[in-house]
Amino acid sequence: MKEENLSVPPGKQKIVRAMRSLLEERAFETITIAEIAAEAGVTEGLLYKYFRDKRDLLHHVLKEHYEMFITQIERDLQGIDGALNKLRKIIWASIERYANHKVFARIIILETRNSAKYFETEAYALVRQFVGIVDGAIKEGLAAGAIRADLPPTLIRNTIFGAIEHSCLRRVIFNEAVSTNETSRLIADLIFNGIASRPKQERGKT
Amino acid sequence: MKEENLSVPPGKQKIVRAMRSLLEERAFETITIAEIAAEAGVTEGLLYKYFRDKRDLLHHVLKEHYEMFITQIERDLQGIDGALNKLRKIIWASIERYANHKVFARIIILETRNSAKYFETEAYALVRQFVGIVDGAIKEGLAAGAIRADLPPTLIRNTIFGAIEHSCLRRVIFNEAVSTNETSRLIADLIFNGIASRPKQERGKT
DNA sequence: CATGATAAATAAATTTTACTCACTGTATAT
DNA sequence: ATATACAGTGAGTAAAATTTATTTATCATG
Repeated sequence: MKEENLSVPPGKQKIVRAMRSLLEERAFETITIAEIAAEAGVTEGLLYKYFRDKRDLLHHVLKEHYEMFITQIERDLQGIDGALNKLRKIIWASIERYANHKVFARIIILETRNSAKYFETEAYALVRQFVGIVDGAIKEGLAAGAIRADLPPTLIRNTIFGAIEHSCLRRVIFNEAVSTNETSRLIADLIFNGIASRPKQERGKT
Repeated sequence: MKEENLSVPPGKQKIVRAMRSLLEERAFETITIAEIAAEAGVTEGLLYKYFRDKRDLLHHVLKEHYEMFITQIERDLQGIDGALNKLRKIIWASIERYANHKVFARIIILETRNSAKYFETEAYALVRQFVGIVDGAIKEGLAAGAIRADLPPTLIRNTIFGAIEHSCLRRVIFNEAVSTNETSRLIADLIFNGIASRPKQERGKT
């Protein structure tokens, strides 16, 4: 099923799998090197053969997740027409990832941004790439007149990401379920149309 | 200036002040007990007289900040009429806090939610209280018809907080400035009216 | 105003954790 | 055969967090 097998030593794979497995249940901070090694069935020293430190391993796990995420989302956006429809799909795909991959959600939402090193990792470079895709959709919407021109694109992006992440917070922390379809539909609706009441005929579908 | 002086031992005060000061510059994880003690001019052991552990100290710092924040916001909301106007003020006051109190912003946005213990602290109880205030304003808006009734209040709240926190992320991480007035105006505008273009006469001020 | 009780603070010991390093086995290519 | 490169080990170290025993200061009361 996985293709990353080639030339990746079994010990390294076991370590990464162990880390993923432990992050499923607990916070990064509470996971010790000794535990990771034990779970992987490997000695502690080996971890430092493949990773600079514990955080580097965390970043590696995130990177692997993010590669799959980006691959998926690029495919997801194929054939979708219209900036708002693209944004809708981006929202849906993001929530779908968080809903079905707790470890991914935990790392992104809770465990990375408090470390300065994160911003120099390959994982963060992938995040920037994704941000570029989103910003592209927003700019397209501005150019086409589908999006109001009096709001900064960065603010729009922040609101989208903020809404998504906050909506998945309890999923990560308290293991609550998230309905991908319903949540993404509602977030798109809110961000596209706002929360203020207005005459019904004015709240269009685009 | 401060009134919390009474019966609070000087050592404890010094420890809390030291922690606040260190959090101004660096991430929680990188701050050691030895540093805190040195900065406070106190021995390491004393910290454990007043706090269960390093995180407990962090939660205490947050609690003190949050008490001030809640006091302030309750005052800020006095005399404001209309749910959307209240929400606007809540957005403004939140950003104002983050913009002017980096330590507060750092703790809330980056350093708490990754620890299970946080959700049993007094600080978190205060957060719940604040959430109650916000939810009250949203419900008021629903009852009065100022807010669309087809969006879950929790989603509205998540979007507001998400937008605020993401807009302050770079302020915390990269020390960038945040314009309170402009940012809060834009966030309120986006959330109240949405990002989709629509005929101008329909985008009301309420 | 001495004194016992209580709280504040210390100093050093202990434990836990992350991380290092010198080494062993093994497979492969020369 | 043997050198080389790589996967993996395991014992060790240093630094960090936390505990404990002890001393110092505070202060109300007989």
